[in-house]
Amino acid sequence: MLEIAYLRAHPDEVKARLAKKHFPELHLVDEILTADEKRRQIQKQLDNNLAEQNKLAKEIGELFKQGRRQEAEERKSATAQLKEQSRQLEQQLTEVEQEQQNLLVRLPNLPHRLVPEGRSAEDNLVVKQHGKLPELPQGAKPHWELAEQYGLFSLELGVKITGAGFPVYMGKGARLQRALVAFFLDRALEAGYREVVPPYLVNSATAFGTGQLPDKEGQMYHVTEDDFYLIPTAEVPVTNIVRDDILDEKSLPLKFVAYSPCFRREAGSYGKDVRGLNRVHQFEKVEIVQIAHPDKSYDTLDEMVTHVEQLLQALELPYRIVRLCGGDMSFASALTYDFEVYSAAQQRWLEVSSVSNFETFQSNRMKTRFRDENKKIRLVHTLNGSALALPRIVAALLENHQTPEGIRIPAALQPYSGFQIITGNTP
RNA sequence: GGAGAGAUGGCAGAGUGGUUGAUUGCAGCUGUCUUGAAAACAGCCGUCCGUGAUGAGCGGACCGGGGGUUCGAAUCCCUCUCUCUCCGCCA
Repeated sequence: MLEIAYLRAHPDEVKARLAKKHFPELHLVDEILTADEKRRQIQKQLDNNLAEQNKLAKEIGELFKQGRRQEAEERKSATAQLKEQSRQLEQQLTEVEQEQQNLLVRLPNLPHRLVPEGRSAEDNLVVKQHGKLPELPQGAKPHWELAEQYGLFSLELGVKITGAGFPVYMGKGARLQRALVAFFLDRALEAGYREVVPPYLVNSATAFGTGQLPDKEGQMYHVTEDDFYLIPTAEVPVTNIVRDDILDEKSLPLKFVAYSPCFRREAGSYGKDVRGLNRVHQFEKVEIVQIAHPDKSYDTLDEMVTHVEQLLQALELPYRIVRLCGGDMSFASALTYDFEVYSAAQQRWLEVSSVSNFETFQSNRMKTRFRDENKKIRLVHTLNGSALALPRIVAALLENHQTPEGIRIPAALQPYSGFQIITGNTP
């Protein structure tokens, strides 16, 4: 949520920057400011009324104390009209506040100046490419065929148990999941992150805090009986750890890492692009989250990008880093770097991580602030990134490291997996 | 699931209708003292909104959330949420 004070002071700039994001409803900005103007006017009147009422109430108390009942009773009747007026003003205020809030939460975050112009994924800027694209032998298979050959996971079984998009991992496929999670967590711990095991169901206030609600509830599974949502990412519960907090400046940055399963309804497309593990409803992810000082959050973003890079290097996967253009960025983000791993057998880039700075967009919703050296209260910046999301990493790992003898496990991962190769004849 | 108790400022803990945004203690900040620190003493010490210059000051709101009674509510009533204790069930 954008800060109303900023909107008030820089309406044209806000519109220009929203346009870069290809936000189609620029008229909302003026509507918000109109509502804001109205709100302040009503607030002023109401405050004056209440002040008058307070004054009268005090006087009446005094008069009663002095035993001047007659005069007290006279004042009582004088408040009736004021009260009725205040009641109406209060109602108006609530309405206009609600209206302003409803409009305000529809505005996406403003893009950072580094964000490239552009409408779609094709306009994203590749800022770095690392590693040689592998040349696979003839007959190289996509991961879903490899999975079948080596018995690593089954989507059919998932359909039986739950439905489409709920893979069942087994044998070395399951152990590989566990190895990756442990590996990612350990690397994050080494980088100074504090490990968190969050709830996987969240309430609506939490989902609002990080920007999932309203509007994007379609992405989440909703447990209606209790009004809880299954988390689409650990970002949601972990970032909300600091909701409603005023933090000590010295405690920044707060660094959290959490493993969690993630649940996404994703009513997206079907077909070739979503085969195998490319898009599923339930998957594993290790997420890093930082609560940063606003003056330093872009250094933090770079640090997180480097962290993710090191993971991909350790897994010996060719990757590129892409800076998302205005039209391709998420609602809440100010600047996002996507990590894509090249999947040789599918001959395409797979998004395996997304690292973003949300600046004050989430903290303004969550009311997460800190007291700076001048005792002034300011909103923090929040950041997060996948480090990493498993399914596509597994896909890339299987495809890029396949050999005639089996699937080679990268050296860095072997202490966690307990095996060096996946072959057809081991459980 | 059943029964009871409770929710007050960073923490502890008063306050049951009238200058109470709220006694007090601890923590924190500033000053005096000290070579420095501690101790002692004095002062300050919530958030949000409105209005000012993002200052001071002034006005308003907030004692878990929402609603009600009243000239006036932290204090009374209703309701929701949460916490604790006991019982039941249970990984």
